[in-house]
Amino acid sequence: MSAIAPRPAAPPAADAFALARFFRVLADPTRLRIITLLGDGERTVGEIVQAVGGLQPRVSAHLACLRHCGFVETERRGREVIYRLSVDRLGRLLALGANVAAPRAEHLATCDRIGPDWV
Amino acid sequence: MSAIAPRPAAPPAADAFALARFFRVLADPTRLRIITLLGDGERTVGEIVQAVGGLQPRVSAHLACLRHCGFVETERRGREVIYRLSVDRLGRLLALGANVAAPRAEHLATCDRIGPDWV
DNA sequence: ACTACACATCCGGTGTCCCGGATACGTAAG
DNA sequence: CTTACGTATCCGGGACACCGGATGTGTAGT
Repeated sequence: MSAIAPRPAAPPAADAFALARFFRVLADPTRLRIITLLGDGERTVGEIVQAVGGLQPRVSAHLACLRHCGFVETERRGREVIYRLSVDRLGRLLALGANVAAPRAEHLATCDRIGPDWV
Repeated sequence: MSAIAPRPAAPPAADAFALARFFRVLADPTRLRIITLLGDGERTVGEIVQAVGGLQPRVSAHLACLRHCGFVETERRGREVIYRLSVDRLGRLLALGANVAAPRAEHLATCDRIGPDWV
């Protein structure tokens, strides 16, 4: 078997799809705020709902999404459920992303459309 | 001026929105492949089209999106246009993302739906 | 057993984004 | 000036994901 290809000049399609899915999970303000909040320590659902300021069912659905994708893990404690980050590198990734996005934050915030046909 | 806030426990809404936009740009397989390809060196539009394998107008629109968001920069050379990355940290970010997403790649690839209501 | 609380799931509606195809712009060659 | 080539923009169409509101599940108190 050949070793790892030294120059991935040909972009792999399947890997790009999975990685796009990964970034898609991060491409939501509510989920980003949840991740940032959990980066500060574990919280209950009620605290998360109060922190992000949305409706409880919607926040719960976002939490289920994050849990399903393996970003967070849960622990039932009485009648409350504790959420905590299951990936420590996530904080590093968000910080790096914020650092890279910082010079373009103003432009990105005013950009209503993202896709190829935003004009 | 006060120093940087030590603990951003309260998640900022506007910043989360901009950062979500930033990750949204990365949440597309075609754009990811373009960025990966450009990470290997500058290319013309024709080469990018041939590498990612899509139709030319669509690839060109994705390139315009990346250019509009400040990820890449262009240089006209004769009747060809050269695209190159304008952010060097982007490669580092993609590598870190791929590293974090690697253990969940199989799961993310089979996950058709991303959002809160994927069930 | 019944009420109260915390959390999760289901439902219809709507906006945004991606796509394929056709067309317009700009530059170089004949 | 006309042709050929490379690149960018325009036009519906369709799918995915976010939302608000209502309902279901499970646990702790009385």
